Amino acid sequence: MAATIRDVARASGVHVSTVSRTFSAPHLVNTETRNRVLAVAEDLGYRPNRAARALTTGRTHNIGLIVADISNPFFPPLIKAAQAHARARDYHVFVADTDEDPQVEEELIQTLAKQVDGVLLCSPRLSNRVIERLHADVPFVVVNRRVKGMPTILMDIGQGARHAIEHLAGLGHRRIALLSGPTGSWTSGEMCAAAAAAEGVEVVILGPNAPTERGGLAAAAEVLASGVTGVLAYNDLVAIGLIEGLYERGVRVPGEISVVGVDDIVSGRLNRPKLTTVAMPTAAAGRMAVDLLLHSFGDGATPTLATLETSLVVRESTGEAQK
Amino acid sequence: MAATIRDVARASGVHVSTVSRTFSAPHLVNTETRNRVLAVAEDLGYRPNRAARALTTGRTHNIGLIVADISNPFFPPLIKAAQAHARARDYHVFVADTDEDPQVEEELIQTLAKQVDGVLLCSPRLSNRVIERLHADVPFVVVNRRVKGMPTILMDIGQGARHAIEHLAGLGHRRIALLSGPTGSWTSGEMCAAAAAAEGVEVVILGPNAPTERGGLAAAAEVLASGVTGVLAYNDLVAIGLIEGLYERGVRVPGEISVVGVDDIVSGRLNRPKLTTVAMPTAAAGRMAVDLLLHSFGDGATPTLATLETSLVVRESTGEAQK
DNA sequence: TCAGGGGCTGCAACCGGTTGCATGAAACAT
DNA sequence: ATGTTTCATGCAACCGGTTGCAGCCCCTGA
Repeated sequence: MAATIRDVARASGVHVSTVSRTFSAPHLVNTETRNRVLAVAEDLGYRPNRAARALTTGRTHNIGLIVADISNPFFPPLIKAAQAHARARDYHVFVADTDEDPQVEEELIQTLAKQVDGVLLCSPRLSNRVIERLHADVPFVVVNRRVKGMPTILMDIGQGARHAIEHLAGLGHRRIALLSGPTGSWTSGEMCAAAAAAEGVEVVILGPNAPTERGGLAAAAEVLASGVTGVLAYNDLVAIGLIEGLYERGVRVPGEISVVGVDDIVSGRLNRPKLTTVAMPTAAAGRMAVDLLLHSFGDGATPTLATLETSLVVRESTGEAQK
Repeated sequence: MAATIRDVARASGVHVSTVSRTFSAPHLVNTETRNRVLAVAEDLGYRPNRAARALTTGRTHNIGLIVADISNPFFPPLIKAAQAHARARDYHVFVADTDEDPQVEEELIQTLAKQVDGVLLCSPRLSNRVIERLHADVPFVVVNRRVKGMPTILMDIGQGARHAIEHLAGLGHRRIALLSGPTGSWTSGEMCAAAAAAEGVEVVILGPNAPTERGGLAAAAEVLASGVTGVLAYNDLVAIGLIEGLYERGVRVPGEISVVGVDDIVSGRLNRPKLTTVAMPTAAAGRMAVDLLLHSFGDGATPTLATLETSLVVRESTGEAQK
């Protein structure tokens, strides 16, 4: 059907190896010959078959990107940044969604393993043990999880959580709830650790909660029952859902309860009240993840750990604690 | 590095072809032999290389899914539905984002062409001419665009737009604005056509607008200047941005201006006022797109056209026209 | 006893490229 | 004129699988 390298060779009167070199090592072929081959190739609509090339070179020039849930607005900026960055380096990024299911995640990695040069694992739900085992099949860069001996990008959510709690404490809140996330989430663990270490305020941990608006909505009753005046939610979606749940129960935010989210997604800026949140450097993380992965192809270099800073963005969903 | 079919053959004392058949045509190999081979394969951690297999069979069992903008919440439900549906049929879906750039879109299709069995083109920005040309390289299913001779899935946005306009007219609005979308968008074209055909109300078309909150925000001034009392926005993001823009200018929704969106994204249900919108059957479209594509592999059957119904969901962003 | 047939396996070519090595011609130095 | 490089190209093996064909063994029926 489509033209192959042999068709081009035949039509331009040279050997296939010359055609091959015309595309993968142009400096090795005579300018005149090269132009002729290129013209014929253009004419026949020939494009090198990347899959076939990968078979011999062992390089697909593809990168896999695995996320827990594409519909969480946290991920798209990371995905887009990674794609743009990779494209500029002649790599392509394929995205797959695990639906928060570790089983699916593992299967996806297996499938991807032979079709990409490396995988970006974003907020994985798998256990470290399984991740280490799968690492034999394909290089990883792990985002938002700490796995021994693997290139890793962390967003410093511990620091972010501390800032958020201090912010609430500064507004006079003495009893705060932390809405934790999914069980397998490293981020959630870090937040809980930060909460446990907080001084001067009492933090109750509620959860685990689904990392979605629905999860936040469902947590509203529990939050009210716990008698807190401030809440730090696992992420912005949970925060937005919670605010809606409180609103339905006639509780005003930030009047009666203050809410802080995490991620700084776009719709947090457009909801009312505008969400106070811990901004995550998602785009930077996406770019850096690609860099780390490509770099790891170069040599058997030491795995790297990059920690990116987070920052608190104060908007309208937090205010003075009620007396 | 990883075990190949030859390693397994050597270790189990059979020819590679027997190993191959053990995996791709088990009924052709003796039960005893098969079990031995399977045991050895398990032992060596062998997994068939899908890329290599694709080289001879011409089937990768992969599907490409191309969208204009992953961060538009319209797409994730479609993507997730397509992925789940495909997985159940032993296919995998790889997603790529074009950043609303036709150039990137074309390049992406070219790259994908040899690595997947077919491509789901969702809301493409390319011209029909280019799409038809690319069709020679790889089978398509097109979603939300009409391309002659290609399997197509349409969501009946024309009908949806008519319902939305009738809804506004029924509330007493006599002058309505349509915020159109990107130039290449078929959906936008259909909406404009429906608007032009509307009777009993006057519809002014404003745009093109970026299909984002930012686009809606930017359109607020123009909407006010146009003197309308009702607006149909290209999608929910635009509607939400517009409402925010109007709010900043002290204009109440739906008090002074009514707004209808399109898509029925989750955050439209959580913003206040809750958005009146035209719901799109995205998940169904994703599943059906996969079905159509897989079906088209079976034979050179006639291309199909499926039109899915839309429905108006009335919430709080629309109300009686002001006298 | 022998022909015929089914079940299982091996052989080897092939998919579409890449690449180390050999070859030949031209260019250069001596 | 001869020896040495350099440049361009061809040859053939290889990547990891699949598959049509042929051969072998064993069973069956006449």
